Amino acid sequence: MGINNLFEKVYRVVKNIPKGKVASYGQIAKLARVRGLSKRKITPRMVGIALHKNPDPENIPCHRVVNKDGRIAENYAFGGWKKQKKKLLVEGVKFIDEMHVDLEKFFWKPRP
DNA sequence: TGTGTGACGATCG
DNA sequence: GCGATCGCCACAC
Repeated sequence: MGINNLFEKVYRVVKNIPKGKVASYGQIAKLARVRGLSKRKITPRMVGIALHKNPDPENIPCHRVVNKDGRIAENYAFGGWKKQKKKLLVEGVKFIDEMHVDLEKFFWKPRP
């Protein structure tokens, strides 16, 4: 675990996503930016990369992160998109089609 | 050391 | 409306 690692900030935010909710890459990027107060910018792209290299899937629920349209990740690093979908379904997250979660109902709205 | 390549997203022509 | 392009940074080569 690094100290100044941008990835760490991402992981910290992702850990806060409650069970049964999903967040977007862009949303995580913003939250990590505020929390980090870093001069470096965390972009949604960075978030995706960070989660792809998730060192601790047990404690970092990266399956709860989808893109802005609610689409799950084709290249989900721990078994592919079907695995990600399964994990979400088990938590009660509903899908509107094969690869899109119902953002209307399950999008995480963090408290201010 | 330089270059290419990413679980993305906003913008531009 | 869609593809190209860019921003951003870590990492493999």
